Amino acid sequence: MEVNVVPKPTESELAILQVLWDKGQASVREVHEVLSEHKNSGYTTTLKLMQIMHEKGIVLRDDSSKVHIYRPNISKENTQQHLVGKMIDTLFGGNSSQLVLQALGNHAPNAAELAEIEAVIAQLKNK
Amino acid sequence: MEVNVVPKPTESELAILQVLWDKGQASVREVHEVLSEHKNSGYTTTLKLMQIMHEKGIVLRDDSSKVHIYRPNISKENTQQHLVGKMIDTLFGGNSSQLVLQALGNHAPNAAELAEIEAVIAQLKNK
DNA sequence: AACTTGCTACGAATAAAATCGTATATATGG
DNA sequence: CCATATATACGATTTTATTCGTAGCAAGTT
Repeated sequence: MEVNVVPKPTESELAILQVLWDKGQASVREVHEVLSEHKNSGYTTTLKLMQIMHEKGIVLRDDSSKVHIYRPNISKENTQQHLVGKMIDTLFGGNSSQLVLQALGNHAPNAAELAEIEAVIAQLKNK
Repeated sequence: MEVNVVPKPTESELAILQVLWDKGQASVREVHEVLSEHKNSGYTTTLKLMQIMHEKGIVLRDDSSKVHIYRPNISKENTQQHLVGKMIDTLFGGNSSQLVLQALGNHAPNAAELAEIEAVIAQLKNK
């Protein structure tokens, strides 16, 4: 019951969401500008994608002026949770610490990040 | 230079790889049997996918007897690393500890897992 | 030998995602 | 008022992934 309430964003949609989460809100052009740094597809492609996302309800749109302004309609945290959970299932056989070990081994965290992680662990141990 | 040496498995291909990683090697039927528990597509679909994976070099095939035997040609660890790395980039802005926090918050690890994680952290601190 | 069963090969249909071209509207500067 | 720049709308195409039907082959059974 209640699977998939949150529409699963595609790869490209995620890239767009990144920008929107970061900026809070943005026009197609602004989003496209950012994406262009790493990807090269045309402006209308970004436009179309954002229109589709709007249809799906993934983003909200203010079209009261000529330049439409979009903002996310799903939270970053929720989406992360969803996708991480899925990855734990499909790639780590449900074992979340395997994922943690992978991530830690991958990119060593700096002192501040380490402290944060330790804090969470301390908290977990208290329960 | 040297991006994408490892072909990125699709969703379905990952499911198949899971089985192969788990069993070490398997026939199409064996794989299909396992997948059928959670998915219901036909036998020939699994067959076709595995044939495609073979073309792509994702799996190796022993076709010396009637029933072909497949085995993975990319390691679980490598693939995990790849995908986790990508997720860190695209979903956590390159900040791996954010992912760690997500994962930990999601599924609380048990005592043994916790110990493992702490060990890794201790190791990281020593450097 | 004919029949059944279980396999691979492979083209083709379907579905989903991404890309783009073109039409058209609107604001703005000359 | 006209030209230009910049938007959106939207159909169509392309690409990628998934699914399946059907043919054919090999081995064992009757």
